[in-house]
Amino acid sequence: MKPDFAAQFNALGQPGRLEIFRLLVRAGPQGLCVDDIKRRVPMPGSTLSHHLDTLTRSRLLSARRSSRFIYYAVDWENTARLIRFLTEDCCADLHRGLWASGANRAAGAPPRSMPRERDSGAKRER
Amino acid sequence: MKPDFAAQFNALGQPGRLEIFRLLVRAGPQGLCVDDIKRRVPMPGSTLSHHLDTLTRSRLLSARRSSRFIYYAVDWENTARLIRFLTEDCCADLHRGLWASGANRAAGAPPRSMPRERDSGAKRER
DNA sequence: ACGACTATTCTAGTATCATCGAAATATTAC
DNA sequence: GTAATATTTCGATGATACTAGAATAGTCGT
Repeated sequence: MKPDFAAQFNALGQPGRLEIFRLLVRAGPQGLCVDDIKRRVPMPGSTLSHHLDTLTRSRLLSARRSSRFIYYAVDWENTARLIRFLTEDCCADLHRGLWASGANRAAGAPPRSMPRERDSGAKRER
Repeated sequence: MKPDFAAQFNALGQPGRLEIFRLLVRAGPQGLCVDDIKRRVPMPGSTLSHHLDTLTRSRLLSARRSSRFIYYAVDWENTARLIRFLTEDCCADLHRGLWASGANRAAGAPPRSMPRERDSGAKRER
C-alpha cells in the first residue's frame, strides 16, 4: 500500500480542495459531515463530493458513516507521511550537509540573462 | 509577494515534475542545467521546459543563467514556506491541543456503511 | 559573421479535470 | 411503504494540462 505522493500533492493543488482539507484539519479527528463542510465552503453538493472523493482516494482524508451522515476527517497517518516525504527530501538532505552552511545560493558563474522572466510572476505579453 | 500554496502543491502534483524537483533537491544549491536534468529525467526538451516553467512560476525553483547554460535550483525559501504551511496547518494545530486527547467534538453514532468504497484505493467498476 | 550548442516558444492534438444540475442511492422517521 | 434528509453518481460542457515536433532565440568559439 504505497502512497502516491504526486497524487496527494495534486489533491492539495486545487484551491477548493486545499480549503476543504484545511477546514478538516482544524475540525480535528472527529471530522465534519458533508453538510457541515458545504455550509463552510459553499459549493454545489456534487462538486464538493468530487473533491472529497479526490482527497479520499489520495488517502489524505478518510470517511466514516454515522447514521445518515458521512464524516470526513484528515487521515493523519498518510498526511504525516506526506509531510515527512517533503521534509526529508529537502530539510534532511539539507541538514545532511548537501546544502552546506552559508553558501545556499549562487555558486556558479555570474548570471547574464534569463529565459524570459521565468522567476518572476510577471505576465508574458509579447 | 504572497506564495500561492495551491499552485505549489499543484506543481508537485505531477509525477514528472515531482521527479524533477526531487532531483534538484538532491543536486543542492548549485542546481543543474537543463541538459543535465534531461539526461537524468528523460523527456523531450519542450516538455521538460514546460515543467520547469511551472515549477519556477510557482516559485519552487529558481533559474540562473551561466554562460550557455541555465541552472535550475530549488528555491529554498519558498519551499520551506510550503513545508511550514503544511506542518503548521496540521502538526502544530494538533500539538496545540485542538486534536487533544479523546473527544474534541460531538461524538457521532456507531458507523454503519460507507459511500461506495471511497476510503479504499479499490477500483470502481459498475 | 557563421556554425554549434543550449534552451525556450510556437503550434497542435489529445487527455484529463472542474463544474453543476438532475437523477439515483442510502438511511432514518413516520 | 412513503416521506424526508444526506450524499453520491450520472451526464454533459467548457477549461486547462500534458505531450511533443518544429521553429526560434541567446551564447560561445573561431
